[in-house]
Amino acid sequence: MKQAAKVMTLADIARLAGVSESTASRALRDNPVINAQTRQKVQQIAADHQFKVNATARSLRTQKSHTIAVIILFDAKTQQAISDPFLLDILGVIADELTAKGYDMLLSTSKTTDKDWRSYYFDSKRADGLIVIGQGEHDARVDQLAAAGVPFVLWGAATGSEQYPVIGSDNRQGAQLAVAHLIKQGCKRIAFLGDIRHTEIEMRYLGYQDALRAAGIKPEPALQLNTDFTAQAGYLQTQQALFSQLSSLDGIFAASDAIAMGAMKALLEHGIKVPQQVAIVGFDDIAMSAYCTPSLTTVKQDTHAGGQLLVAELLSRIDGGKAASQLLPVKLVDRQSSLRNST
Amino acid sequence: MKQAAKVMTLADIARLAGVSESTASRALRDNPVINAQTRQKVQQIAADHQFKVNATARSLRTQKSHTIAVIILFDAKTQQAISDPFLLDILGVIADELTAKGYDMLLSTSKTTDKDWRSYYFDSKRADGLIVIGQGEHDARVDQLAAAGVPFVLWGAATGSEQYPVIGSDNRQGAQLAVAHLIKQGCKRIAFLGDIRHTEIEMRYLGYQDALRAAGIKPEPALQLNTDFTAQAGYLQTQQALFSQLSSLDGIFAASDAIAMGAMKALLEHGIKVPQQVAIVGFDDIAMSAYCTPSLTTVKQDTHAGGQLLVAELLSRIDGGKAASQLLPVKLVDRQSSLRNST
DNA sequence: CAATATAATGCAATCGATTGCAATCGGCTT
DNA sequence: AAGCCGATTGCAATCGATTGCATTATATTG
Repeated sequence: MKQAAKVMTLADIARLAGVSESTASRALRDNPVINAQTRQKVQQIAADHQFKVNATARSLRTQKSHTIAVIILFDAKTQQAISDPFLLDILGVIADELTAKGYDMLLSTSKTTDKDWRSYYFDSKRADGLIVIGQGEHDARVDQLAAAGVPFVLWGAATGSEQYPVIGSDNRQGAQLAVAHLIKQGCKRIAFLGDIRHTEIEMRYLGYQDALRAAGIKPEPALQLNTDFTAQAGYLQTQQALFSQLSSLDGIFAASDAIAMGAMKALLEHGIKVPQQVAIVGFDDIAMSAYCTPSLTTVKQDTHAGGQLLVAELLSRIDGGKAASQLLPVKLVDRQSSLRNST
Repeated sequence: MKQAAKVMTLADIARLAGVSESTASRALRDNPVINAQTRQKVQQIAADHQFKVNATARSLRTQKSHTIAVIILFDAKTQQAISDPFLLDILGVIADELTAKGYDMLLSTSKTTDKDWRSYYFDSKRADGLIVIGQGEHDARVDQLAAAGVPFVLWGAATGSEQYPVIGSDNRQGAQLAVAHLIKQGCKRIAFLGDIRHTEIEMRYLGYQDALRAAGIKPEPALQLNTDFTAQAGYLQTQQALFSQLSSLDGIFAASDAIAMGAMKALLEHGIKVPQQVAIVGFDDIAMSAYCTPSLTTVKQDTHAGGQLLVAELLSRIDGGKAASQLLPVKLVDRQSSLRNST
């Protein structure tokens, strides 16, 4: 068991190798101007002593932190810790991508971040760029970032008027697919469970309306029920709906799988058969959706492509390029919660 | 819309305030040796210009990064991105706690981390300390950290012989409660679904055996089925068990809620009634557990207390104190998946 | 009034690595 | 033999903030 040796500095390595600090530095960075033998020797010595460049000193000198801050936005209301499994999915992908590209990831939740993002993360040189997840209700801080010229990308929904790159699923198309599917299953009165103050959810609501209209059904505003992103919210909202005049529902389109599961629970508890009496479709395709009973039909978001794209666009932006907004295709995953005609 | 002004440095602020850099620095840190008026003035000017101390320079000089690295361990096998909702819970708590204490959080997944943790995070001064989540199969890198004297705490299961602080739920007690509950519901042949190569799961297995023995039932090794942490694994494992000689099962204790939900799905698909024919208990109490059908009886881990404790112990350790291992109490949450006597 | 204590501020070194420019050295050209 | 070239290497400044020690100005005391 080695004794915890004092952490070495570049100067130590240089001394041991009998060269100057500058030569040592260049050797370690594989600068071809340094003689191959010298390079080898320095690298060998560094490896032997488990030397690692002091990241702080390097950052100070090079003015690059090689770190990306990832900020997860919440509802101001639901001030709870990160909760939606979908977030975890995409976060994991981002983490892997960043690592692969040699970046570290600074994670922060917006609860956290009353701070001014630009000055805290960017001006202070804590991060070279930001990834903001979940537009939430439209956030002024995002506009501020854009105005200040901070390199960042957003996961969410593009309205088209943004001055910054937005990457996200084609929410409208996904919702349209989902609701068209419900209609094909024979649903006539379909509720929409989700909070349309979130831009992404608003897009899903538009897709919901698209599908209804395409089928000649007039959307009823009373069927849109603001619901937070949790199973609990879906459960409570549905329970309430059942007690109200909305009891004639025969379909539910939920803005997330968690909401859908909550809704399903409420229905089943009331003895309502899913999908026979009420068919349900969710959104996200989280891992659990295939394993609840009945299993949940949902719109699958491609988190893998999303995470990769977020990272790729941000890094290209940081390298001076231009980052573009992108809309990712989604697809409907049929499962039991919506399939009536088991032909 | 302000033009993106050049980021200011302390020198700029000092010049504007008509004082030296040292005075400016001390004023901003509220050093009482500086005249109150001068302090005010400097702080005002800094605020006016949205000045933020360069974190890199400060870290270099003070030799403190005010950053904690959080490392999430995986199975070597299931090399997939973070997946268990339970992780997200505790991660959220840690994030909030760290922020509250003025620390930033560097997140990394172990897939990522083929790197040597000590040199990468600690020697390089990227972080002042580490939180490692999930002992997984016992990891040599953890011992290495301890030997090197790096400040860190681990979320997992303590065996008692560790040379480092471990914080985690009382897994053995939790499992014992769960299985005793199943026995009280009349179960005689109870399967254990979980991979006992993970120390935490091993403890749960011990608790499972404790409960059986206490009831005079001899544990059958054939009823312990290694299962990864996913719903899919639980589903497949259960399906397989049903085709085998294990079809006489009347209870399942799963090492996580995700596994339990997968198992439940498999049972229901085969027309087996839960809880009447087979009762199920999970572990974790993730948000979804209350909303699946039937809702899942489970052992609730106190993620809030856990996250707080992890952070508190680590920071005290960093400040030169001693961090102690702690076992957190758990409790059984009765739901439908195990309750037979609906008295 | 001289001497000393007290309060406030500034000077300059320092943290550890990077990099533009200068210096050195052997070899080669004419 | 003088001059020039290319290949290596080293010197010293720099990134931006912090801090021990010295310095200055002001107040207090005998």
